[in-house]
Amino acid sequence: MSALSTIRSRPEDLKRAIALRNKPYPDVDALVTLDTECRQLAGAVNALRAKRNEQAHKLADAKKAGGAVDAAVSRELGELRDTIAADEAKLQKCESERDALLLLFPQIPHPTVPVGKDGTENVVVREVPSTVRTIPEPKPHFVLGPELNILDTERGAKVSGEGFYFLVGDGARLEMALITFMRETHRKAGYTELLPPILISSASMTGTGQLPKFAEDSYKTVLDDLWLAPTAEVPLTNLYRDEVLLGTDLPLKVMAFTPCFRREAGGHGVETRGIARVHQFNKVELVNFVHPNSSYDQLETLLSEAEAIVQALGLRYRIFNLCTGDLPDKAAKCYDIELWAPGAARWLEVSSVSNFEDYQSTRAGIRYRETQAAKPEFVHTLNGSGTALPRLMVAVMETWQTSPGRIEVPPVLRPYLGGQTHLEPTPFVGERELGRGRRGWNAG
RNA sequence: GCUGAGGUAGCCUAGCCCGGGAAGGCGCCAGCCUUGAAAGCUGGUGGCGGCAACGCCACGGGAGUUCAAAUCUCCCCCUCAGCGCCA
Repeated sequence: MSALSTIRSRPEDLKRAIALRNKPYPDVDALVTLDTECRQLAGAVNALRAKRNEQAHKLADAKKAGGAVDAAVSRELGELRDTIAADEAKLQKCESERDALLLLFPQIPHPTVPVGKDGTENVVVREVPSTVRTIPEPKPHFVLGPELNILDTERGAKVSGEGFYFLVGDGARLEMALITFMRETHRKAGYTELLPPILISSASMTGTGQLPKFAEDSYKTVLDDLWLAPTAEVPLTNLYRDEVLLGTDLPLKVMAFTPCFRREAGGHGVETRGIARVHQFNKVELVNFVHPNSSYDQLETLLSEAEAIVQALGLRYRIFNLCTGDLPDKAAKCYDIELWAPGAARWLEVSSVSNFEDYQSTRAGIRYRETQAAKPEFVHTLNGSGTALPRLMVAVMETWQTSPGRIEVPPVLRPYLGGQTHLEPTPFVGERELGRGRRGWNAG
C-alpha cells in the first residue's frame, strides 16, 4: 500500500510504478473514484451529524432548564438518526472497499531500481569470488550430508513430511555455530537482540504485508487466529506497531534468530533436492526503523552487514539490484545476495535486503515524532536476512570440502565449535542402515 | 480454564452507580516575563474534512436500547490479581 495521501496527490506516479512492475494490479482510477466517493459520502454524513448534534443539544438544554422533551422534536430526531445510520452504512461500505483495494497496491519503486520485466533482468551489483581452495569436484550437500550422517532428510520426511529434515551431530553444531557467529557479528554492529514470539496474530501478519496476499504461503493454527511466522521480520517489525517512537530513537536496529515456516505450495522438483527449499528453517533477521531522510543510506549499511557474514565465511557470492519486474510488492528497493553452491553447481538466494519505505509503517501504524510538538510521521522500515541458515549451510558444506569426503570448519566458526577444524561424521543408528552397508561406530 | 478488578489522548488520572457538549495533571511546544535560564503566567498539544472560521469522529473492539451512550444491556479482545492446570 502506498499511503492514501500519495494516491490522492500523485495517482500518476502510482500508475507508472504499477506499469513498471509488469504484473496485474487493480485499476488506480477505480481506487481514486472510490476514494472520491467516500469523501463525498463522509461530507454528507458529517453535515447531517452536525444538524443532529445541534438539535440534540437544544433538547438537552431545554430539559436541563426544567422543560419536558418535545415529542415532535424527538420524533424528528429519530428520523434523522435513521437517515444518518443509512448513510453511515454506505460510507462504511465505501471505506472498507477502498481500504481493501488499497492493501493490494505495491510500493512505488525507488528511482535507482533498474527497469526490467522479470528476474532475468536483475542487475548484478558485484560478484565476489570464494577465498577457499575447494577440491576439483566437490559433492553436493545432499550427497555429502547423508554420507557423513550430519543431515537426515529421510527421517525428517517421516516425522513431518516432505520439506523437513534433521541436522545431526556436527551438522547441528555447525548450524548453531553459524547462528552464534552471526548474532555476535550483528550485535557488534549495534543490533539489539530479541527472542520474539513466532506464533503471530492476523493483525500483525497484515501489518507487515503477509496478509491478505500471501495467506496460502503461511501455516495457520486450527484453534486460534495465529499464524506461524514465515520470517522474524513479522514479529520484529510489529514490535512497535501502533506506537509513536521518539526522533532520537532512530535508527533503531533489532535482530532475532528464529525458525521460519513456509508452505512453499507448489514448489517441487530438482530445486528442492536437499535443504535449499524447505518448510521450516532457521534464520537470523535484521530489522531497522529509520528516519525517512536516511533510509537509503541505511539500506546500503544493512546490505554491508549481511554481506559481512558471507564474506567472513569465504564464500563466493553475488549481489543483485532487483529490477522493477522482480521487486516484491512491499519493497521500494531490494538487494538479493546469492551464494554459490559448488557441489550442486547452483546459485542460492540467502538474503534479501529491502527498503519498504512506509509500506509497512502505514499498515502497522509505526510512527515517530521529531520533537514532542511535531506531528507524528511514518518511519521507514528496512529488513535483511542476516542470513537464512539452510542455504548458508549448503554453501559452507559444499565450499569447504578442502579434502575429499571431508568438510573443513571455516576459521571464524572454530571458536564456536571448540576449536574443531573439521566436521566429524555421526555414527549411523538402526537396522535400516545395515542394508546400505552402513553401521554405527558402536556396532560390532 | 474459573473468579474478581480494570482498559479514557504521548503518559497518569476524573467522569460511570444516577445517560445530555470528555475535566484535570505530567511531559512537550510557543508566547509573555528575564541579561540568560528556572520559576511564574497565557495559549497550544488524537484523527478526518476544510484556505479558513468551523464541523465531524474518537473513551479497548463490535452490536443493541435511546431523541441522546465514556455512562445502561449483550458479545468479543486485552491487562492485572487470586485460584486451577502445566514445560
